[in-house]
Amino acid sequence: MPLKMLFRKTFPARDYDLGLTFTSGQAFRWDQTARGWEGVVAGRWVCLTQDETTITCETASPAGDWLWVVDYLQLGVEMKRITGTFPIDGPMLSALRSCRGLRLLKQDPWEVLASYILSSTKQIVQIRQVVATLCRSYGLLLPVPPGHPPAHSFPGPKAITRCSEAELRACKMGFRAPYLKAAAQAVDAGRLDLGALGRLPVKQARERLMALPGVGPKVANCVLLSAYNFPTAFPLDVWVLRALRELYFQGKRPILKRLLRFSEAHFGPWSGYAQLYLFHYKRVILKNRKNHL
DNA sequence: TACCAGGAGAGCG
DNA sequence: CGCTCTCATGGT
Repeated sequence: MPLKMLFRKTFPARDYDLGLTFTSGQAFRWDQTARGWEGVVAGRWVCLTQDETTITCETASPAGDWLWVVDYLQLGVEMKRITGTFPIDGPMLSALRSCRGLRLLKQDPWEVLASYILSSTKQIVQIRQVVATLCRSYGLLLPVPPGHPPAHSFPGPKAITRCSEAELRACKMGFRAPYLKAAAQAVDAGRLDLGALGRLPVKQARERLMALPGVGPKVANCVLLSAYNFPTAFPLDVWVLRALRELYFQGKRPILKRLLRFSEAHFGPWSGYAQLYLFHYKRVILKNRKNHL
């Protein structure tokens, strides 16, 4: 029996809270276990642990230059260069205090597009369930440590195009099944080049995404922010909507267009990153102050 | 049991 | 445009 090995590397990392980052609604496949935070990055099973000044990454297959995890976690980003551009107002300062170490990941475009198509009208727990079922059903088995339960890759566009709508619905994605399949077909056929999107101006990239059925402004902005880190992509979901109304508009209900204009002007060149802080702040810290839509 | 969560799109004036 | 309804599912 061949000896299975683990591959491990430690990186310097400050101002980084893995748990906060993985539970902030931007990624759906991370699990906290006795071993650490387990997930799949760039087609590998990984386990991440951290202390005050470092993050350690462990995999079950040769890891090459490890740039794939450096890029995913955006370890080269200095937080002060981002947060220093945020407006200095009460709500923003509170959000920064409550969400210290919250980071924006840079994730695989297809996984992000597919996951957010599946996210509409679902809560984070349910999105996680659907994505997990989809990966278990149509993803590839990945190398894991001895005795570890199986881990699966996120199924690529090609794999999804081979599924019937009924098979996709069996993963509990409901009316989103045809949307996912159409997106998979567009990517697989080359009608949508996800690799090229990141090099377009944000407005054009958004238009390309919104041409897909099931992709509106919110999902498109999520993809632009999570997969390409477009700094001004600002996903306006219900939580951010509530946060903006409560914290900046005295509970009033300005129309969406006005809110979007306000956000871009007020939160600055990294408004998308600011959105991440507002989202988490409202959803986790202020969740009980309910101000209806 | 009825209702809620929470985006996109279709239909309507 | 701007409003309202529907879509599928799991949880209270």
